[in-house]
Amino acid sequence: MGRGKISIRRIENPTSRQVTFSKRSNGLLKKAKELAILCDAEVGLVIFSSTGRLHEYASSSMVKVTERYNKVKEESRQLVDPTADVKHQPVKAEVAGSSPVNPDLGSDKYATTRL
Amino acid sequence: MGRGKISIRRIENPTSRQVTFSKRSNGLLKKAKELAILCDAEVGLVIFSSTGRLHEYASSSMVKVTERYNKVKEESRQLVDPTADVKHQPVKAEVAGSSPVNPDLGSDKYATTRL
DNA sequence: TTGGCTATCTATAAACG
DNA sequence: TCGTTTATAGATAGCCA
Repeated sequence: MGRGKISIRRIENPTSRQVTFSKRSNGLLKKAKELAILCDAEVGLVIFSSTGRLHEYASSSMVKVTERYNKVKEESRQLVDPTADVKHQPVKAEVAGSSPVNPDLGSDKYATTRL
Repeated sequence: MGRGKISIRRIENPTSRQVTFSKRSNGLLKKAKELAILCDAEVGLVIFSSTGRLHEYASSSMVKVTERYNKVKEESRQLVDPTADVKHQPVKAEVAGSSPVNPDLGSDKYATTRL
């Protein structure tokens, strides 16, 4: 999205990398907020720049997101073969009561195969 | 970015919300990966859909990101007035050795005022 | 640097099949 | 009820003040 196309590989020039980080970091934070609002999702985003600076966003709070994350991970581990490790695939996460508000959630309308 | 402009507010129609979630969620994950690669940043992203599904991305691992996050948060709490609570502002985070590789990091080239 | 300013490239809202 | 296909809105790479 700019004057020229770029390939996704580490930007070697430190100055350019810093500038790009600043721009994209803000863009990512903005998109995270939009997703949370538009889709009523709980989102947690943590970014450390290569210089060590921290940027963050959490629709609720980072602590809540982390706790919910850990809870879901724990549960999913019990559902699959204990010897198999959980990877990047989206996993089921119907943690009753852990999300503040969830209108029209009971109906399982768009249920695809869970797990 | 579509046929029509939309305002950032909760999408009431469950089906539309689900569709938008799917698209934007993927977009956000992709952007998170790009930022991590392009800018050599450490990124952690957790998304729970309104139906409770978990999507995630971590450039290193979610555990590492969380640990680093907590460490930085702890440190920043000691630097500011203990009675003041840390909010959303980016904070300093020069945690030596917590990131696997960080070439040309020692030089404090783009250091703006830290904290 | 440190931010703005477009020209372009992407993401995606609606429309289709 | 979907996955695909466009037409646009939005993000941003390269510049320049």
